[in-house]
Amino acid sequence: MRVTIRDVATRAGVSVATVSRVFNDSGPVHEETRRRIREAARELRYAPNSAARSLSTRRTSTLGVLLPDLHGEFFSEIIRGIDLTAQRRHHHLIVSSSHNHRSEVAAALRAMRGRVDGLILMSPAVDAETLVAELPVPDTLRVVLLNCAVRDPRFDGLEIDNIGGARAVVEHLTGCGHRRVAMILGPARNHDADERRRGYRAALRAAGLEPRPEWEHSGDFTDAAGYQAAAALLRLVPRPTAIVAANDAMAIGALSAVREAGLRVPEDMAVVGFDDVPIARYVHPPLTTVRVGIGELGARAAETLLEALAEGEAHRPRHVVVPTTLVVRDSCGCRDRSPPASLA
Amino acid sequence: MRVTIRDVATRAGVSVATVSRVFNDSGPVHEETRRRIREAARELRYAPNSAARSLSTRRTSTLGVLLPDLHGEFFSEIIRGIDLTAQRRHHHLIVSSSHNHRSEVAAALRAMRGRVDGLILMSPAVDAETLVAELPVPDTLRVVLLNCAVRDPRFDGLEIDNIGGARAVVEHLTGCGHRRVAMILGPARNHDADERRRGYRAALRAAGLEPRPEWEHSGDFTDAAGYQAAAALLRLVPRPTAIVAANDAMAIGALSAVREAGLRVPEDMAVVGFDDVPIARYVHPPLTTVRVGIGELGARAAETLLEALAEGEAHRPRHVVVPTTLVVRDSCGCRDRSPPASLA
DNA sequence: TGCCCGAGTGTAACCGTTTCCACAATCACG
DNA sequence: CGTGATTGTGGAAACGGTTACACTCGGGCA
Repeated sequence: MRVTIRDVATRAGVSVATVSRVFNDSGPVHEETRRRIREAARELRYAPNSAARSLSTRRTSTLGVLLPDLHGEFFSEIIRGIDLTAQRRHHHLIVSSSHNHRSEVAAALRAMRGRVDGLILMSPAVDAETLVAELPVPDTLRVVLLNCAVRDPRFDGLEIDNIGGARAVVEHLTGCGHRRVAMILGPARNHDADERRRGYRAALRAAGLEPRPEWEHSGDFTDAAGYQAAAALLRLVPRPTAIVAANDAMAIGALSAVREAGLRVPEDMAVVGFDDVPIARYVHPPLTTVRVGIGELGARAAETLLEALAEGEAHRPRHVVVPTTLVVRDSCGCRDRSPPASLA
Repeated sequence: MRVTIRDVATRAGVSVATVSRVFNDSGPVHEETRRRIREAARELRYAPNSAARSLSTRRTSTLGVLLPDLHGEFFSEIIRGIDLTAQRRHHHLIVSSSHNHRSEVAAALRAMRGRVDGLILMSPAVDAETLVAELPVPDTLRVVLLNCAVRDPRFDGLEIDNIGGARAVVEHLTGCGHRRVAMILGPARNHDADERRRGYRAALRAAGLEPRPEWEHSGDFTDAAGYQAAAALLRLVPRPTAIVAANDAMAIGALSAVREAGLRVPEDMAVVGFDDVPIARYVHPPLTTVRVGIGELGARAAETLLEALAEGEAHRPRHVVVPTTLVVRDSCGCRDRSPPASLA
C-alpha cells in the first residue's frame, strides 16, 4: 500500500492541508506542527505523488526535448547542456530522439501532452516550416525551436550562425591560397547543412571562385559518409586541395580516407570541419573547425524555455542567432595564414 | 480553457466512460458511437491528460534513466539504445545525468517518485553497493542496474565483461611480443575502470610479467586525460612499448600525445582502447579496441526493464554479463598477430 | 469592553482520468 | 414467450494531491 499525504496527516494529527503547506512552504504553519509533520513523513518514507500534484497544479516541472536522429558528441553535448540547466532549476527532462519525419514529431508531441510544461524542439529538416505551422501545440505549451528554418512569432528560436561559420572557415582557406575547395555536404533537406553550404558558396564567390557542382559531395553527418565522400572527391581531376566537411564527424572520416589514399594532411589536402566537438583537437592532425558551443547552445535553450515559463502570458518570444568562432588548428595547414608549401 | 474528456463526451452526446473506453480500447462500444466520439475528439483537438491518467491507473508509461557524468559517444549511444527500445514499446524516457555522488543519486531518485514505472540506474562508482542497499526504492519501482559493482537480488543487473575484454586486448599485445605494457586507468573508485585494470593485470601475469605501479597512470575517461597520461608514460625509462587505455576517448588522447612526442603509432608505440565507439575506426591509425556494443547494452537494459514491468510480481531478477569482443585494427601494429618490427 | 486582525488550522471542492457496478436493450434458445 | 447471456451505456467513486474559504483564538487598540 502506498503512503499518501493522508497517512502523514493522520500520523501527525493534522489535516492534509497542513501537510501540503509544509511540503510546499505555502501558508503559515506552527513550528512545532511543522516538526511533527516532517517527522511523520520521514518515518513513513513519504514522497509526494507527482502525478497527483501535476493534475492539481497543472504544472509538471518537466521539460520535453524532441531531437532528430543525432549522433555522437553533438547529441551528448546538447543533452548535457539542457539537463544541467534543467536540474539546476529543479526540472526534469523527457527526452525523445531520432525523430526525422514530421509525422513522428507530431506523434511524439501529442504523446507529451500533459507531461511537460514546455518543449525544446530541434527539427533541422528544411520543411520544418510547415511542421511548425501545423504543430498541434496547445497555447498552454511553451516551445523553443532549436536550429529550425523557421521564425514563428509564437515561439522562441535559437539558431547557430551556420552561414557565418562556414564563410569564415572557407575564407580562411581561400585566404591561404586554396583555389579548389570541395565540400562534403550534410543531409539533403537539412537546415544546418543547407546554411553551411550557402556560407561555403558565398565565401567562394567572395574569393572570386565559382562554386562547382562536382566539388560538392553529399553526406549525412556520419563518419562513414565523410570517409566515402572524401574518397570520391580524391578521384576528381584536377584534385581539390581542400575539403570542407559540414561537420566534424565527417571531417574525421575524410581524414581517414585521405590518409588511406596515401596523401598527407594538410600538405596534400587540407581538411576542415564544423562544430568543434571535444575530440576534434585530439585527432591527427588536430582539426581546424568552427566552434559552435554545443553544450552552451543546449543550456541557452533550456534557459530560454524556463524563462518563458516563468514569465507566463507576458512572455514575448525572441529569436537569437548564436555566433560561431573559427578555430584554426593544423588540419588546414595554414595556422599562421601563410599558404602551405604545395600551394606556394 | 483546456479540453477534457468531458467536453468530448458532451459533444458526442455520450458519457465520459464511453469516451474513455474508446480511447483505451477497453470494453465494447457501438461502431457508430465510436465514430462520433473520434470525430468530436478530433474537432476539439482533444488529447488525454497524462497526469490524470497516471493518477488513475498508477502507471506512467515512463522509464527513468539515471546516469553518472558520462561524456561523448558512450553517453549518446547508450541513451539512443534505451530510447529506441522504449519508443518502440510506447514508453517515454526521463533522463537525468551527471550524478556522481550518492546523495545526488538519492535525490534524483526521490524526485522521480511517481513519475516513472521503472528505473535504469547506472552507477559505476565502486561504493554503489551501499548506495543500492540504501536505495530509497519503494517496492513498486522496478530497477535495472547497469554496470554496478553490485548483485542485489531485488534488482536486475546488466554488466559489461570488462575483465574479459581487458584480458583479451592485453593478451593480444603480449602475444605479439610486447613486454612493457602500460595502462591509462579510468577514474578511481569506478567499477568499470577497476575491472579493466584487473583484466590488464591478470593478462600481464598470465604472460609471466609482473604489473608495475609506474606503468599504471591515472585518468578520468576524457580525451584530455588520455593525452596527459600518455605524455607522462612516454617519459618513463625504459619506455613502455604499448599503452592500454581504459576507454577509447583516452586512447585517442594518447594517440595525439604520442605523435606530438615525435613517435609513430604503432611502430614506436602501440595504443589500444576500450568500448569501440563509432569514431574509433576513423582515427589514425584505426584503433584496436574492445567492442562493447554500447547501444545494444542500452537496448537490453530497456528490454529487461520493460519485461520486468510486464511480468509484475512474478518477475525474478537476473544478472547478465554482456560479452565483449576484441577488435584488432592498426594501432596495435600486430594485426596478423606477428610482432612489429621494432620488437622482433 | 468590543472590534479587528493575523496566525494557524480544517473542510471540502477540484484537477481529468479510469473503472466498478448497475442497468436497458437485444438476442439466442428451449 | 420467458430467461439468461451479451452488448452497449451511464453514474459515480476512486486516484493523491492543492487551495479557496471558513473558522478559532489571542492580542492590540480605540
